Parts: sequence; C-alpha cells; structure tokens
Amino acid sequence: MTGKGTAVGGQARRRLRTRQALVSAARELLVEGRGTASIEEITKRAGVGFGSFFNHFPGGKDALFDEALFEVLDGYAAWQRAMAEGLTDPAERFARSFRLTGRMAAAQPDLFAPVLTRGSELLLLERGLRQEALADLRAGVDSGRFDDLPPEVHLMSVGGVLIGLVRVLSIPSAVLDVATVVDRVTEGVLRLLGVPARDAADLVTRPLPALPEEPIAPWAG
Amino acid sequence: MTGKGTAVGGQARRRLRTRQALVSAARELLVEGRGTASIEEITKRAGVGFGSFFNHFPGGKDALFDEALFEVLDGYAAWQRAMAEGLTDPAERFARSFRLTGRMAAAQPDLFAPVLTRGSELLLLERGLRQEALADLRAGVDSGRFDDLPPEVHLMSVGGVLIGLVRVLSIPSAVLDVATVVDRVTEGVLRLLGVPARDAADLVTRPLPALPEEPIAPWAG
DNA sequence: ATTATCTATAGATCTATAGATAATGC
DNA sequence: ATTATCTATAGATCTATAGATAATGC
Repeated sequence: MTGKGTAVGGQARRRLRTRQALVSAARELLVEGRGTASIEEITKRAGVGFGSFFNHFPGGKDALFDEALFEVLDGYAAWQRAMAEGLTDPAERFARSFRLTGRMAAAQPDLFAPVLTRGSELLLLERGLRQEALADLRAGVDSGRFDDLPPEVHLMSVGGVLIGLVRVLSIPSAVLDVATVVDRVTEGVLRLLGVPARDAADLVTRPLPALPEEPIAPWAG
Repeated sequence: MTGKGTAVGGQARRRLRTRQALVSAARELLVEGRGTASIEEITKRAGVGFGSFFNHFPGGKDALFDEALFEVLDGYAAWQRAMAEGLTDPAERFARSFRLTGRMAAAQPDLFAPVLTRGSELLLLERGLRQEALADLRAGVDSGRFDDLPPEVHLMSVGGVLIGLVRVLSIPSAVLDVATVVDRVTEGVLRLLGVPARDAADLVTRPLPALPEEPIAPWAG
C-alpha cells in the first residue's frame, strides 16, 4: 500500500537525491561567495555527473541558485511559523521574530548567507514570510497598535532593518553583546512601527523559546 | 600656465572621455538589469573599441561595475553634504537626509538603480556617506538624542530602512502619496533611533530645500 | 615622437547535447 | 524494459593580447 501521493520509490528517490545534492552544493557555494561558479564546479561539488545538471535544471544556473535561496527562505519561514505559535498580538509576534532571528544569525552565520547575497529585491519576494508578515502588519494597523501606513511600507522598513541586522550579526564581533544589541534594535523597530516606547521596552523582555541546536530542515541537506 | 595639477590637456582629456564613456555605459546597463553584460556589449554601448576596455580596466568587468556604483554613491554623498549644510542637530540632519532621498528616489527612479543591484554589503561599504553618517550617529548618541548603541548598529538599522524605502519608491505607485509616506517613515526611523515621538513628529514638518531638476554630477555622464 | 584607441584573433572557458552506462521496475 | 545518471565533445561565447591605426605633442 505505497500510496501514490508522497511515497517515493527507488527511482523517484534517486532522482530527488541528485537534485538535492545540486541544491545543497549551490547553497554551499553561495555561503562561500562563489555564486558565479561554473556548472562543472557545481556538479563536482555535488558529486554528480555534469549532464545531470541539465536533467534537473534545464533553466540554467539561475534556476538552481534561485532554488537554493528559496529553500533557505522556506526553511526560515517554517521555523518562524513554529516559533510564533500561540502569539496573537502582532507587536509581540514581531518582537519575538526579530529577537530570534538576530540570535540565530549570530549563532549560525552561514545559515543566512545565501539570503544576504541577494539585493533589496528580497524585500519584494513572495517567497519566505511575506504574506504572513503583511497579514500581521495589517492586523497591527487595524488594531491601532501600528501607525496607519500601507502594510507594504511597514514591511519595507521592518525588512530593511532585519536584513541589516542579520548582516551585522553574521560578522563575528567581540565588541557586541548579541542579545542586548538585538533586543535594543527590536525595541527601536517596534517604536518605528508606532508602538509606544514603554510597551516596546516591555515587549523585548519577554521570555523566548530556545533556539534549535541543529539547523532547521531543509538546511541540514 | 597650464598647471600640472588638474589641467587636462588633449591626451589626458581624451583618455578621460573614453573612461567616462565606459563607466556611463556600465551604469546604464545596471539600470537595465544587465549587470552581467559581456565586455563586447559594454564597449559597443560606450561607442568605444573593444581593446580600450582593458586599457582602462585591467582588473576586468568587476572593476568597471564597481566604479559605476562608486560614482553613484559619491554623487549622492556630495549632494547630501550640500543639502545638510548648516544643520547641526544630528536628528535634524537625518530627517532631512531621509526625506530628500525618498523624494529623489520617487522623482528619478533610475538614479539609484545601480545601488539597488547590490546586496546588503552596501551597508558595510566605505564609499558614500558611511563616515559622515557614523559621525552624525555618534554625535547623536553622545548628546543623548539617540539611544546609546554602537553607531555601527544604528547605521545598519537606518541604512536598512533607507535601502528599503528607495526600493519601494523606485517602483511607480499610484496608491502612495510619496511625500506623506516618506515623512511618516522618517518619523519612524527617528523614533527607532531614540528620538521622542513628539520631537520626531515635529522634525518631519520642517521646510525642505528644493530637489535639483537635473541629476547631480557625475550622474549626468 | 608619443600616447591612446581600435581591429582582429588566439586561447580559454563554459554551455548544452548526444550517446553510453548504470540503476530500478516488473 | 524503463528511467536516471554519467562521459565525452561540439559549438558558442568570452577574455585578454598583439599589432595596426589614429590622435595629440613639440
């Protein structure tokens, strides 16, 4: 009773493994700043025949690197969804999201590296948390918790700071105390959104769920 | 009495024109999203012989595209310096900088396009306003106007929002009233930095110098 | 006479495919 | 028997240089 739906037999499984090897290799290369590597280098890294590349990505290299980016974004989104479980207040959700992301960026710098290779277009990408974030922002505006601006505008501000924060924290620094910096910046973002300073200060003192020790799937490759 | 310093005779002038043609072509290509164009395409666009490219940029294409980016950043920095003339309060300087940049991004979307092609590395680039911005932020922190955080951290927040803002405003939108959106976001950034909400609201109502009608040199090419 | 630019091309690199080989299905 | 992967290579593209041509200097 191997259901046709998701049950993957030998052939499909084999195919999937090769594909995954390619995507993981692409992700590794992005981490190393080698986002222009040749197809030969990619397939070698993946331990896969050269021809397999076109078998899986007829669209060329861009299609592969896009896929690698999307995987990271989707994994991040899934993790964030799990972490926001049970929180209803938009401000509280944002506070937790920021504080956890900053801590994660510092703890596992390679994790977000593929994302940081992209420019500000990230802010417009459907992939990742965009829809959820927009919904949260809209809820915050509607409830009067955030300033009355189009959610897209809030998203640009918030997303911009988040990208900056991840970038800074991905560089090891002995000077900064990560948790303190992250929480202070989060406080600032809440004020930016329109949350009163007092509430913002309170929101960033709430207890946080623990970070996973291992990278979140499918990052583990 | 052609001083040896900056006086450019025929030969040097000729050389400079070719170089400038290459840089301008690169900037145009970046605006069109063709940042991977071949050297042949670049030189054709510049109306310049193929060999001239290596004459001026032995470092290869990256050196040229970097130069095109730096030109935009330096031009922006010069413009901003002129616009901040006479303002001593760091908060006021930031407010004006943000409000003018947002308006400029909406008025001349192509101007910042080369900048937006780059990722978050922009936030770490020495070029542009980095040193001035850090000095302003430090002054703001020292005077107690901004929250007591490392200037680098403030810069990441502020820079992140600025990039997001420019990105959004570079896309024509009938929905948004540019001036209103920009001023509200600016207000938010001031609060993020630690400026009391009341002061922030006041700072974004100050009169602004007029935007230049023509692109700022050396963008004019 | 000197300096810069342009034309033409050799050599390197990279993409995409075709045919051979290996793995799974029945 | 079918499907996927791998090897080898043809053709395209791109870089970098060498030598010829054009412009300025004196």
